[in-house]
Amino acid sequence: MAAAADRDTKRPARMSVWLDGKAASRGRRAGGDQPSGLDRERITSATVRLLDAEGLAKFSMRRLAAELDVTAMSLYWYVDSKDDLLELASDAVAGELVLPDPDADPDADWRDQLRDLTQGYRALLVRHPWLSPLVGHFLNIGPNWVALSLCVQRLIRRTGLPPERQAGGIAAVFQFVYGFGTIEGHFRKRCAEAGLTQDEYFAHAMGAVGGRAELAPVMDAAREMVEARSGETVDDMRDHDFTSAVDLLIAGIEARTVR
Amino acid sequence: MAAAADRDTKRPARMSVWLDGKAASRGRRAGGDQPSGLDRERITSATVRLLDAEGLAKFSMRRLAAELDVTAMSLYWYVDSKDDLLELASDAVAGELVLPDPDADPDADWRDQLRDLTQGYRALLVRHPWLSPLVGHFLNIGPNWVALSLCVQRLIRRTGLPPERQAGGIAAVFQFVYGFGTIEGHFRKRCAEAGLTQDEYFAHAMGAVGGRAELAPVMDAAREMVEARSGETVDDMRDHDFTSAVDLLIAGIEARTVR
DNA sequence: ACCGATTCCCTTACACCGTACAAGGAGCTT
DNA sequence: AAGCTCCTTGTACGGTGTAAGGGAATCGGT
Repeated sequence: MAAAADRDTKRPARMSVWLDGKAASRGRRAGGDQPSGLDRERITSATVRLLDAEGLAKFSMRRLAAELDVTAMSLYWYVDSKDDLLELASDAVAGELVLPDPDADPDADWRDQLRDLTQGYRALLVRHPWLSPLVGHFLNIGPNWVALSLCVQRLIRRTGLPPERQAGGIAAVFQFVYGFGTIEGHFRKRCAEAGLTQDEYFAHAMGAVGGRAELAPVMDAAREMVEARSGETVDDMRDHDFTSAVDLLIAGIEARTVR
Repeated sequence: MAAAADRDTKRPARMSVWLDGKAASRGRRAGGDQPSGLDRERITSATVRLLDAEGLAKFSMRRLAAELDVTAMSLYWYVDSKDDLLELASDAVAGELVLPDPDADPDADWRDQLRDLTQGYRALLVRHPWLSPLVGHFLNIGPNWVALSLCVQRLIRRTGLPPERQAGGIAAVFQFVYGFGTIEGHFRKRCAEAGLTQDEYFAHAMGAVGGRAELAPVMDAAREMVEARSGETVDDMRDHDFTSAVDLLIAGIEARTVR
């Protein structure tokens, strides 16, 4: 299968674990521990570990259960569905982001904070390539995602962008990072699976493409753009592109700012 | 299930239908028609129709086969795998985009062309919500995707952006549109599935969120941003955000341009 | 007109998925 | 000791993608 783009059966139509999910207090019985040592947090963290290790495609309730020495159905005592579990995992890793507090230090430059935050978000998406399909699919209203979007909101307010442009600014910046991180993470995952470095994989792809005459213009264009950039490795080029894109966004914000 | 983010079994590790796929010439036998009227083009167009109608989640080889009055395995004569088929479908709809020819009319303003192209791309992603997971997952080197990226490349070259910034500019613009269109398309799909208009759904979600005290700041922030914008419907707000984001990107490009 | 090769489609079967359902066992309260 | 609640498990259903092989129709060459 290709893309983790969908999960919907015909059930009631939930919006989010955070709204309709069963109480998180499952587990924690009065007297002592659970027979199996299971626990919502242990489950989500095992989920994250598995997703990191083997990807969204290979993740299954049965596989996770095996990892926890338990049957698949036991998990359903703590979680309503696989989707809910994934939503929990998504919020869990969102908590890895270190958020600046834009209002704490009035002298801090929003430019620096924006650069840090976008780099952090990008790194997050790359570190957990399974994340971006989920971000695209859920409402992202878990505590950590909420914290992030509040932070982003405060940050953008400090740019001086007029209020009616702020939402557009947020979209421009963070949808960009989302798209960029998605592609980058996916590419890196592909390389890892093929057992190649990024540069090897890139060379391999170029070779394969080179075999097709009709793709020649693409090759030319690609070569051209590669030469225009300073770096030599794929990583260098990507870093260059990312920072120059963010730089461009910052320039755009400044240009649309009331002074 | 949630996201169509993945399909990888343990097979040889293909890169793309366009590189290793079986010859497209399957079908078209010399003397007359196929016994079942099957044909690679008929299959892909049926795939697109089904994906549009029921989404990536519900799409399956068996379902498609039923639509074509054929068994599932028959399809595998024309296509190596479900993934290959999806890649074909992806390129098929990419062909719906009308591309400007930036070099044809030297007087045309690149700003207008960029606005048109981004709107077209956005509309494409919204019209086919199943597309974006696929775009994230494949190499997108089918003829139509290639045509698009060549066009984008020529377009960006006309902005006056210095060469080493062009890749970043492309990324900033098109990853943004990708992210934006992904979210928008997904949201609209959700609404349609729930049988609600976007505004009803939005109101419903706000109501549900309002039930949780810890989410109050989000509500406030959301209200605030809603009020800052002119439009009243969700659609209006989104259009406003999109155009203002593109406007911001254009401003950024201009600011980083050599004159 | 015959024959082997090619092309096309179908049947069967496998391993896997998410999860509904109901029965069971352990521990606490009474 | 009985009963209750919490937790775990076994079994089963209806789906998935697709490997393997069978059989029919049609082709090219004779």
